[in-house]
Amino acid sequence: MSKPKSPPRLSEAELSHLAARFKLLGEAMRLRILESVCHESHTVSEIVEMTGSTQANVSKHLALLANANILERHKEGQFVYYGLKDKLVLQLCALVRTQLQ
Amino acid sequence: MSKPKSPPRLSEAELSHLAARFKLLGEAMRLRILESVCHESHTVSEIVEMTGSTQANVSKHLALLANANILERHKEGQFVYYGLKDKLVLQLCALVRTQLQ
DNA sequence: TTGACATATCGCTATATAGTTATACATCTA
DNA sequence: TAGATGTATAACTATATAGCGATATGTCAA
Repeated sequence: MSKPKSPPRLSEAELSHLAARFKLLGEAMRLRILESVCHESHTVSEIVEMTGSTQANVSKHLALLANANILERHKEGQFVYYGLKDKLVLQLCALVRTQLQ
Repeated sequence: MSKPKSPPRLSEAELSHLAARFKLLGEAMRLRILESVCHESHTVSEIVEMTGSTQANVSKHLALLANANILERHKEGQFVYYGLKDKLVLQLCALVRTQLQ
């Protein structure tokens, strides 16, 4: 009759996926990277400059975020642009921020 | 005139807090614990049984979640009950789950 | 071609922490 | 009291990964 307010029970796999997702957001540098591309796509070197990290480090984080389909990646000549693909993360961040006052 | 749609810029401290929050949700066992208390408070031993982990491990995770004000803790005799304090985490999980299909 | 620049990857170190076992601490009951 | 039960903590191991320097790969321009 009434549909249950909360999902029945999370499977092992669902829990892992969920955790993996949150874990990706659980690094300040990755949040900084997300922030830097939240309005428009940028090249790796632009993101390096915006975040103040090293090229190798940024590149690694970008790969992680892109593999998780949070960022989209497209190449233009010798440049690679990364942009926000999963807009949901913005909502997540906003939600948590209000929580943190 | 128009208020900016997104916050100006996250400070170092805000980023760290945000990341710390997400990091707490980035462990399958902690999500499992949260799931076990999302409807009603339970004692540590109940949670141990529900999650299938060890008492020491559960106790440690409970402490982390309680320190972060995600769980509330109250003692009744020799029992300690943990319950969901920050209901927002349910919304977060729900949001991410829909995202994961 | 060569050199300059952009990006990705490799090998490494340092650090954080999940999980374990054993033990300490707290609270009840007999 | 003493013993049983519930919870927390300490010490430890194993593992994951952030960040680094060096290098490989890819793409342009001269």
